[in-house]
Order: sequence, then C-alpha cells, then structure tokens
Amino acid sequence: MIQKTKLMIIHADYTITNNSSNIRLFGRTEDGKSIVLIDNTYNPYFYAIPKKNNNIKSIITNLKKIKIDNNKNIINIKKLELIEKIIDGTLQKTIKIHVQTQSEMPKIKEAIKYLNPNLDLREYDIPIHKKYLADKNIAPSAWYDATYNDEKTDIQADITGTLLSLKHITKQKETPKILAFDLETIQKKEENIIILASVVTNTGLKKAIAYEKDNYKDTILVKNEKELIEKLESIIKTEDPDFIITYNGDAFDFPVIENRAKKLKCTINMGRTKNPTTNKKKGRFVAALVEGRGHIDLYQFISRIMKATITSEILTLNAVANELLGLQKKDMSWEQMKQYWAQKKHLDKIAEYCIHDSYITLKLAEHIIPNIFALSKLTKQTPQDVTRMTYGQLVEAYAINKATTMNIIVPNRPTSQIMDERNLLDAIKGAFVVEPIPGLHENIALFDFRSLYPSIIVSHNIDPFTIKYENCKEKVPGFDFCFTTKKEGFVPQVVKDLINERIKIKQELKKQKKETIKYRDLYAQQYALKTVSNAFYGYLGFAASRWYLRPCAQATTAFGRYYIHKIINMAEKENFKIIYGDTDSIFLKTGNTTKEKIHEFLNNVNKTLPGIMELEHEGSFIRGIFVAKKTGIGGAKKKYALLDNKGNITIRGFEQVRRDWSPLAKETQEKILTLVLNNKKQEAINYLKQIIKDLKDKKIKKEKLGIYTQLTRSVDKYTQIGPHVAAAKKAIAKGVKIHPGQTIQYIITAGSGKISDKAELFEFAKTYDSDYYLNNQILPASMRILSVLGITKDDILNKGKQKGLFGWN
DNA sequence: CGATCACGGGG
DNA sequence: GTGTACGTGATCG
Repeated sequence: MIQKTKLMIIHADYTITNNSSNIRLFGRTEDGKSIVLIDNTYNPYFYAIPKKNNNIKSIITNLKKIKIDNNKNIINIKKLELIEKIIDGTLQKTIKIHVQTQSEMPKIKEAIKYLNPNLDLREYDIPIHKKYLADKNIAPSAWYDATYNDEKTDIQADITGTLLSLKHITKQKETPKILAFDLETIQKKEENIIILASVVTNTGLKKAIAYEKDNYKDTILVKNEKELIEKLESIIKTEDPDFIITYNGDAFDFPVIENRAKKLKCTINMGRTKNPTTNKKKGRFVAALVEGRGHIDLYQFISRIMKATITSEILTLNAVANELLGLQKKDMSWEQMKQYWAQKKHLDKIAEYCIHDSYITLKLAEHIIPNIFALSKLTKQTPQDVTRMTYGQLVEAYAINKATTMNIIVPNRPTSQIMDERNLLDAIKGAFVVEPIPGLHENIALFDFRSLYPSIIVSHNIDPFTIKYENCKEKVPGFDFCFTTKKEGFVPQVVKDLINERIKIKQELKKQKKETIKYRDLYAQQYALKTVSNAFYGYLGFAASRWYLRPCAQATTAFGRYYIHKIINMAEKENFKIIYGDTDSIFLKTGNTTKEKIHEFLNNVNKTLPGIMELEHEGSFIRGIFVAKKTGIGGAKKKYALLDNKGNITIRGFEQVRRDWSPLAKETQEKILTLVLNNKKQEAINYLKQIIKDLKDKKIKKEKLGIYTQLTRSVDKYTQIGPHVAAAKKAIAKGVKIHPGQTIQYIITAGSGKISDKAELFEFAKTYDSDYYLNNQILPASMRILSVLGITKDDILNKGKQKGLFGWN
C-alpha cells in the first residue's frame, strides 16, 4: 500500500541482495518512528570517455558484446547511454555505462580496458551510496516528504518499505534519538576486561550495568561480563537510537567489546540489520560501524575538525567538555579505579563515575551534533562519515557534489604511482613566517586575514582553466603566469559560493537571539561553510587530491606571502613592532596605542586589499610569551601562550602533556607557565628551585615520578632497547608476566650507565635518579618557557654564582 | 649522527 | 569499500 511520511534521513548505505542493488535510507519520522526505505531502482554506473577521433558507434557496439563468465553467472553491461558531459572544461560526448551491482563493476571495467585501452574511464571509484546522494541531491540529516510502499524486511525498524519518491522540506526541529555509552575496563594479562558499562539517552534513560555486587544506584546487576555485554546490546536495541555516541569508541570501547565478545563466545549486533557490528580498518585508524544507525565517535570529529577552534591543547573528554560545556568528569584516577576493583570496594563509585562519563558524552553530543549535521548537509555525507573525514575528504565530497550538479565529470583519484610522483616534487613553497621575538611581551594585538586562502582564490580567480602565460597585467608574485579575470573558473566559483553563503548566514545570525535553536543552527552552518572553504587550498596541493592543481596551490601561497609582507610593511610604518607572523596572522606590540588608532590602521590596510580580502582585529592581549623554534629549517612551529584582560589563557604548541612524561614534569611546566603569564617571574623561578631541592632531598613522592609507556610488542622483538623495554625485561626475569600491548609504569632509579640500565618497573623501584628527573624531565619542560625570559639553566642551578646551593656535584 | 619507537584518545 | 594517511620528540646504537 502506498504510504506518505515526513522523515529525517540519518544514515544511508548500499547493499546487494539477490544480485540487485539496494540503497537503504535510514531515518526517523516526525512522530518518532524509526524507518528504513529501500531504493532498488538505482544502479551503479561509470563513464567512458572516447578519444576525439574515435568512432563512438563502433565502440558502443563492441561494449554491448561484453559477456563475462563469473562462476556460471553471466555478467554484462546493463545499459549504455551516450550523453554530453564537461570534461577538463569542455563539453564532450561520453558513454555512461550502467551495471547491475557494484561487485560487477571492477570486472566490467577490466573487460573494457582490455577491449578498448583508449577509453578514459571515470567515476568508478566513488562509493555508490555517496554517488546516489549526489545524483539525487539528497542530504543526510535533512528532512524529506517521502512516499513508499509498505513492505516487511529483515531490518529492525518501526516502518520498512520501498521508496517511491522523496522531496526535500525545510524543518527547523531536529531531535534525533541519541544514546551514549561508556565502558570501564581493567587490564588483565594482554587484554582489557570490562568491569562496568553505562548507558545514557536523551530520552531520560540513565543506567550502569555491573556484575559484581555493591550498593549501587541506577545500576542493573547481571551475572558476569558476558551478560554485561549482552545487556548493553539489548538496551541499545530496545532504545533503538538513531545515533550511538562514544568518546574514542572507534579506538577503544568497540574494539574492547569485539575482543571480549569473541573470547566469551557471543556475537554483538547493536544495529538495525542482521549484520553484526564490525570494526573496519580505515588507513591507520579503525572505524566502528553499526549498520542502520550512526556511530558518532565525538573524539574523531573533535580531533580532526574542531581541534582548530578548541583552545585546549589536550583533547581528553574532561578537557573538551570543560571548555565547551563547563562540565567535568568525576575525580577518580586510573590507579584508584584499579585499587577499588582489586579490593572489590566502592564499586558504586565506579558506577557513578561511569554514568557521569556517558552523561558528559551525551551532553557534548547535543552540543556538537548541530556542527556535524551542518557539515553533513553541506557535503551530503552521512553524519557517521562526516565525523571520520579529514578536511581534504570534506572538500572532495563537496567538490564532487558541485561537479555533479554542474554536469562536470569528476577526475579520478590518483594512482599510487602518480601520488608518489607528486610527493617527489619539491614541496610547494608555503607561507611566510616572521620568526617570533622570544620573550614575554606586553600589550599585544592579533590581526588576521579573514579566510586568507579562499579569498585569494576568489579575488585572483585561481583555477586551472584561467591560467595565462602571456599578456599578464599582474603576474603571480615570483612566478611567470597569471590568471585571467574574463571568465570565472570552477574552483573560484565553488569557493565564492561558499564564502557568499557564509556572509549571508552571518548577517542572518546577527538578527537571531543567542541560545535559540535557530541561532545554533545558523552558527553551525557558517562554521561548516568556513571549514570547507578554508580547506580548499590544502586540497589543491594535496598529493591524493582528485583536483591536484600545483600551479594554483603555488599561486595561492605566493599571494599569501605577498599580502602578509604588505601588512608588515604598513605596520612598521606605523611604528608597530612585529612580534610574530605566520601565514595569515600577525602579532603586533601596540604599547600605549589607543583603540581608535588600531582601528584606523585596520581601515587603512583594508582599503588597499583587492576583492573580498579583509584583515580583522582578532583580539588584544595584556601579556604573551613567545618561543623561538627550536631547530633547523622548515616551517616555524606555533608556540605561544597568551593572557587576555579577562584572565583567559590561550596556549599553542607547548604540547608536553604526554603520558610518557612524569606527572612531576607536567605539573611543573603548567605551574610555571601560569606564574609567568601572570607576571610572577620570580615566583616561577622560586617554585622551580623548590622542586629541584625537593627532588635532590628525595622528598618527591614516587607517584609523581612514574612514567607510563606501552609495550607495542613482546620484549624480544625490539631492535632498540628503550627504558620501557629494559624495565619490562628485568621484571620478566623476576617472574612478572608482561604482555604485548600492555602499558607499564616505570621509574628511572639511581645508578650509572644508560637511562634504560636504570629503568625499573614502578613496583620494584626503591630509589630514583634525581639527576635524570632534573636534567631529562623537569629542566627541559621548564626551560622551554623560562629560557625565553632570558633565564638560563645556570641561573636556576645557581652555577657560577655560588657553588651548588644544595651541594650538587 | 641516523634509526627506532612512542604519543594522541580510552581505562 | 580498493585511502595502508601524521608530525614531533626522546633515546639508543
């Protein structure tokens, strides 16, 4: 029976059943029902472009004859069409080749290549469901009016059916059902075993699952770990969320579940289809994909996309939730949890901790999902895909969609050979960098170009089909070519649309009240537009790019260097001192300059800039510390810390917060940085001296000196014996069992020889090596900051002035 | 010095 | 679904 509904599409994929192609659209209806609509009318296709002088008719006749014997199944081309497409800027006759299923595509492609090697094959390397969304102009996470035929399938959903039609509608409210879960684990032998889990939904569920008894709140007690996993699965199935949310679930929670499920002999399926949940390799990462729902791993999205706008240097759940929401995790250290579990005490505290983690993850998802949806709509990728895409991939998806609507054939992905060739070329000359003047500076103004590279691409019409090598009025600085402004190129056109759309939305944004849904969504939209337009330049010069346009990338950075130079010259004329400049931003020492003067400077600069280019006053700071780059050639590293008049500290590049540093080194660096930025230089020095004294007097607690490092393999597989390997080897000799993948804690003990000679497992360490912790941990971490204030190691160690304050030798 | 190994997130 | 993706610092040899 023909039915009608309004639905929000949350996920899409492609399957082959009974040798026919199915696009599955998963969604949620207006009245909260889960729905799956299947489109079985769409067949995969690709293009074959004949050479200009080829006889197209005879090519088509030959193609029609293709018959491949594939295990008694005869494969042939389903349909051939002769159409016109834009290829390399001009309209050309093109053969569109439809096939039955994606799996037949490579075989037919082979056959065509064999029969007619001159044909240029295109668009065979775009996943089918992505092509479908581009062709039909369907955006996931948007709302549609659908008509469908009611039909039963084996997919778990309130409504299933065959899609008849789909029409986009505007709808403001988007409230998908989301569920966050979290695991607590303990390392046992080579494995992480699950001790507790928690689930929180945006419809009010808040539960922990445990299998050891205690006085819990909001906790379901099951018999064992296996039942815990099964309970988690069954809760997810009953709750039937559109999105499963985790924080680092790709790399941790899902692989742990998969491993344990295998060991405990149960299969795990959190999805809507009959296929089990799998962890798929994607390059050096693993993605945990749940069929029929989206698995959104917030960490993936934050570390790839939102990192650029987050001030925190570390991206732990605690740091990110604290910055974006003001929420913090409950206080419980890793060691503490291990102890509770070993003693089977305070397990209720672990449950509380775990529920709170899920809760924070859910709140973070509610905050971030508008951004994910906006990017999803813009690039027509599913939210699940968007959260795992890099900038380059987002640009590529956007460009593929644009090309499709403009009747342009998408260039192929480069072969690995071509990529190697591209990588062998000299690196494209990058941005201009003014080395920072090291030290503590007062009254700093930060200026940056609004979307420098996109605005250069548009203002100078940078595109492969607008390049001119003759009759140039204004050449690209340092190159012998220019770009004609007579006709607009594909790249500038696409980038201009993105920029104009963003300007429109930002104007609309001004009219809206903050804290409203409308405001939130518009903000997310402009953020998505900014994300994609800013990434365009990088994509032009990226070796794996379908639109690899080396001269265009070169021209873009050349103009970038030209304009930043120009600003610097203008600033110097105004007697502003340049503290640091990089790519699109400069830090100026403003001294006693008034706000008016600063704005006058800004206006003067902007009058000289062409097209849509614009310099902005990003902010002023009362104090900042800048560090010269440590070594050699290449781009300078961003390394500075700033303090604004509200007491906010922005830190860039002091990324020493790693687990292979001792807590003492981390704490000391943090403390010193805060003191220095608050103009308490002497206190910082005193603090450091006190730490050093305590270290020498053996007053430092052992816990502050432990260093965590993972053994990635068994100890006999190492060619280089580092401290962690040496410590492990000694422990094994004493009968301790250490497994590959285990993270060990060690201490550098007193003694002589190499560092690794002195490394002992935490539990065996009776002493510590003050010199090591001083010279290899505390001093490097602290001096990175103090040295820019002109303080030397000798000043700290009181060398040369009075001999050994605490009797070093 | 170059080669090797680890970090990131999670627990 | 054909993506084997980074960029940087510490220690060994």
